[in-house]
Formats: sequence, structure tokens, C-alpha cells
Amino acid sequence: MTTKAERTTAYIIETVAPIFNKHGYVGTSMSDLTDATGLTKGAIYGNFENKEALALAAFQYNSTKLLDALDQCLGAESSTIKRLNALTDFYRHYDEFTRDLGGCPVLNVGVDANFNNRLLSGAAREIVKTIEGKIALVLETGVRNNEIRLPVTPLQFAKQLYTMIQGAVAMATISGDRKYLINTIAYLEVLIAKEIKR
Amino acid sequence: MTTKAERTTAYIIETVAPIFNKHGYVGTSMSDLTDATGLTKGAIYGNFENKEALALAAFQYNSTKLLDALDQCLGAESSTIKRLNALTDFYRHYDEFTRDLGGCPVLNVGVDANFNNRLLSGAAREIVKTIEGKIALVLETGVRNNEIRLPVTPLQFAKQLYTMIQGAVAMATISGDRKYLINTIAYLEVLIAKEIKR
DNA sequence: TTCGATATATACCATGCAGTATATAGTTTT
DNA sequence: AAAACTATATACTGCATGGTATATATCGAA
Repeated sequence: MTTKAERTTAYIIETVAPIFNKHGYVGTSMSDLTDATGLTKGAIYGNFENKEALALAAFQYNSTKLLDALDQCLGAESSTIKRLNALTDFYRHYDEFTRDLGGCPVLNVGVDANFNNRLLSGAAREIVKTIEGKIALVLETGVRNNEIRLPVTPLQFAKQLYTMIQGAVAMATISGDRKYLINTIAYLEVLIAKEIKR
Repeated sequence: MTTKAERTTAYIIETVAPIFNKHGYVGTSMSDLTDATGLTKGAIYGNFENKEALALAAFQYNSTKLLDALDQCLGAESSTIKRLNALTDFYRHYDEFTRDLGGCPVLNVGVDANFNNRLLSGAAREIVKTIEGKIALVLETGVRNNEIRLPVTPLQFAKQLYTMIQGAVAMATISGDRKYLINTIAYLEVLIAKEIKR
């Protein structure tokens, strides 16, 4: 059974996560969080050491959601090409997926915390590595099974793929226009079908 | 001749521009700016209505620098392919170029101001349009002169190109690794040479 | 159901914030 | 050089900030 504090901690994190993601670390005040949760500072500071620890927990909550979704769409399919198409499908609707999170956590925290908070920017960097690793793993087994062929190493290709995807995410975020996602994903699907499918 | 206030205004803008760009609108305090300029709040508020107006001026200063640099590298060359290679060359060393600005103004302000400041996020959006337009113009004349052929409209291709570039910029920013720039630009140069060169 | 432990609320602190009124310094104009 | 004007510095306001000490309420076990 879960203790009360554990439940409160979880409730605080899930409530606060989109706020931190939208407004950034410095842009979010403790009173924003007490307003949103309906709790008082006593409750929050009873469960988290300080604002930074809470922001980190919020980021981890958001990025775990993202990583879980990626695992789900990469793991459900049977072939490498299907897995890659599940990936592009996922990012085609990434704006909908990230709406609850308050935007893309990797982009928002990665950019926002860049010159402001070592802990958070380090965490964002780690998630990037993790995601690239997941994509690389898919590519690697695809190469081993003779399903695809790559012009570079799997990790290198995964980085290129993720860079293009994040470009679309960034442009869609900045411009508020999901066409960037749609068009980039369309390009990537052609790339996958023509260039690496064997 | 320039009046004293005009010189002070210019000095303030160029001094605070990288600070705003690095730490964001909310992350930058007036005392950060008085410290950096060596001036007092009286001097700053004598030349700018408020913090927001100053932040906007700072962003415009940075983005004008960027647009000027783009004009220079796109205008100096004689053929379309050379112009596009000048563009990729520019972004290959974009991390060096943006060091003085405190990072990429489009990315930083576009993401930072997204949920926080309508004026700034609108300004970032405008710069995106402007840059895409500049690239599209190059492509358009290239098509007209039979130098290149495109699978889509010039503006659409410009958007795709800029999306990939900004993906590299975002990843390099988040990860602190300029290899993202180098590799993406290498990919784009192949793309230009193989896919659109006629 | 009472008691001890845990969890939340209240009230407060020092500090930093954006912004302003006014005094002083600096610069032109006469 | 004096007067008129412009530009910067000083000192201050009210408010929001992150964080804390302590009181109160709620919970789990006896």
C-alpha cells in the first residue's frame, strides 16, 4: 500500500510537470505550484527538498512518459521497418502527445535550462542519449537481420534521424504549426523506404 | 551626429542582448543588466519603457545580426549551388557565430518565450518566416535559371532545409556537441549535390 | 478510541524584483 | 559663461520570491 506522502508526492509531480515544462524553471514560481495543486508550501516542501528537486522530478516524470511511449511503439512491432514506421507515426502526432506534458520536455528543458541550470540540462542531455540509443538498437537489429542497410553506424544514423525529428519538433513549437511535423515525417518515411530498406 | 542617449541606447542593447538570449526573459533581472552595463536603472529606464521593450530590442539586435550574416553569405556568391553551399558553410560554424549572441536567438527566444511572452514569441516566428523566405528566394531563382530542380515548391523546400538545420542547432545546443551541426550539414550538402543539382 | 507518528497548513523571514520620483550631473544652446 | 535642456544616478516603493519554524490536522497501529 502507498503511504499518504507517496500519493501526495505523485500528485504534486504530475500536477506540476506541465507547468514547469511550459514556463521553465525560473519562470515557474512556488505560488504557481500551490495554486495549481491546491496545496500549501508546507505540503510541497514536506515532500521535496527545494524547487530544483521538484523541477527535476517533474522533468523525469515527463521524460519517462516519453520514453515509455517510445518503448511501446518500438516494441509492439515485428519487423524493423514496421518499428521505424511506428516511430515516425508517433512523431507525426507528437504535438498531441506532448500537449498534456506542456510541450516537448527534451526541447523545452534542454533549451531553457541550457545556461541556467546544470542539473536540468544534464538530465535533458541524458534523455537525448537514451532516445538515440533506443533508435540505434532498432537499427542495429535491422542491420543484423539483413532488413536494412545503413550508410553509417546505427548510432550515427539514429542521431541523424533524431536530429531531423527534433528539428521538426522545434520548428512546430516555435511557429505553432504542426505542418513542420507532418512534412518532416513524410520526408523521413520516404527516406526509410528508399534509402535504408533492403 | 548621434545624441548621447542614442549611443547609450545602442550600448545597452548590445550589452544586454547576449544576456537575454542566454538566460531568457524571466531569467534575466534588471540587476543583471545594471551589473553588465555598469549603468543604473535610471539610465536604462530613461532609454527603454520597461523590461519587455528592452528584451524585444535585444532580440531584434541579435536577429538582425543573424539576418545580415545570411544576406552576406547568400548574396556574395554567383550561382545557386554556391549560394546554398555558402549557407551550409555558415551553419556548419553556427556555434561560433552565435557564441557572441549567447546562442541561436531563433531557438532560444522561440522556445523560451513560447508560453511566456506573446511579443517575443511572435517576433521569433517572424524571423523564422523571414529566413525561410530568404532561402526560398535563392531556390526560386535557381529553378528559374535551370540550375536546380526541386520535388516541391521553393518555399516548401526552404522550410524543409531550415527545419533540418534548426534540428542540428537544437541538438547541438541541448547536447553541447557541435558534431550535430557538422554531420547534418554534411548530409545536406550531399542532398544538395545529388538531389537538386541539375 | 486513544496515542504516537506522519503529513499538511499557517505565519513568517530576508531578499530580490520591476518600476518610479526626484535629485544631480552632463550637454547644448543662447 | 549662463541658462535651458537632456541624460544618468540615487533612493525608495510595494510586491513577489524561495524557504523555514512551528502549529495543527490527519493518519495508522495499539
